[in-house]
Order: sequence, then C-alpha cells, then structure tokens
Amino acid sequence: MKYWLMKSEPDVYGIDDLKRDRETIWDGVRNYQARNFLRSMEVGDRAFFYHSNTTPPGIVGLMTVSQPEVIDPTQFDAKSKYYDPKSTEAAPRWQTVKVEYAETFPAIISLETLRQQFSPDDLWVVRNGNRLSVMPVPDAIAQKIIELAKS
DNA sequence: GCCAACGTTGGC
DNA sequence: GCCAACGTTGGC
Repeated sequence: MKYWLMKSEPDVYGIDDLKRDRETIWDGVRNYQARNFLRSMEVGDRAFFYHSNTTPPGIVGLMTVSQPEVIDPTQFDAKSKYYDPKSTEAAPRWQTVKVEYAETFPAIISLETLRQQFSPDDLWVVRNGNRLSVMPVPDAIAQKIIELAKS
C-alpha cells in the first residue's frame, strides 16, 4: 500500500463533494508525469486530498483508491474542457483511478505548516513553483502527516 | 533537436 | 489580479 497526494481546487471539486458522492473518477489530469503516477496506483492505496488555489491551500483529508486503470471519459467528450482530440478509444491517452472518500481531517494542514515540517525532497508539494497534481508521498512522511492531522 | 513563444498552474 | 514556474507546441 502506497501513499499519494492529489490536488484539486475546492471551487471545482473539494473534499466535501467527494464526501457527498462517496466516490469519484479523478478526471481531468492532463500531465504525463501525473498520469504515470495514476497508472501505477493500486487498489487500497491511500491519497491525501490537497486543496489548491484557495486560502489557505493544504491537505484536508484522505481517500482510498478503489479502482485502478480507469479510462478518463472526459478525453472523448468534445464538450469537456478536458477533451483531447488526439486521443482515441482504441488507444486512450489518459488513464486515472476511482477514489473513495475516507476521512476529513479535523483541521486543514496548511501549506505553510507543511513547509515548516517537511523538506521539498520529502514532500514534493512544498517545492517552490510545484505544479504537479499527483505525486507520491514516502511512507514515513505520510505517517507524520497523519500524526499532524490528529494533533 | 533546439528553443522561443505561449498557456496553465497555483501561491500570494 | 499578478506573476513565477514550468510544461507544451511548433518553427526552423
């Protein structure tokens, strides 16, 4: 079981939306490095839900990967902002996962706190100018984040 | 294959 | 709203 961190803007889709829906297809990722991480996810992996582009940004909870290797349906939808005309049903470009709501932390762990606690090498989300929306979190770091969430 | 132009992300 | 970071595109 691995830990990940996945970003979403709460104005678009936040943890409350996931709690309401119980599970969702994590669609709209259009970056190859992020996609490759999505491809390597397995059932039961856990992912920190990170709210980006909000005040303050930070980790707000946890989710569980419930289905790997999901074809992102938005790539074939001409009306979607994530439409990719170069992708075909025979050879889809964008795979993702289905995730299940696990928990909302009692309080957000803000980016500021994460910067104080972790180095950019350990937790990529604190890297300056980091734009990657899906990234691995080392086990030991994940445990510390969970401890922080409880404190 | 280089790299300038461009578009997007995301913190502030 | 600004703008730094940085991935992608396309001309050459």
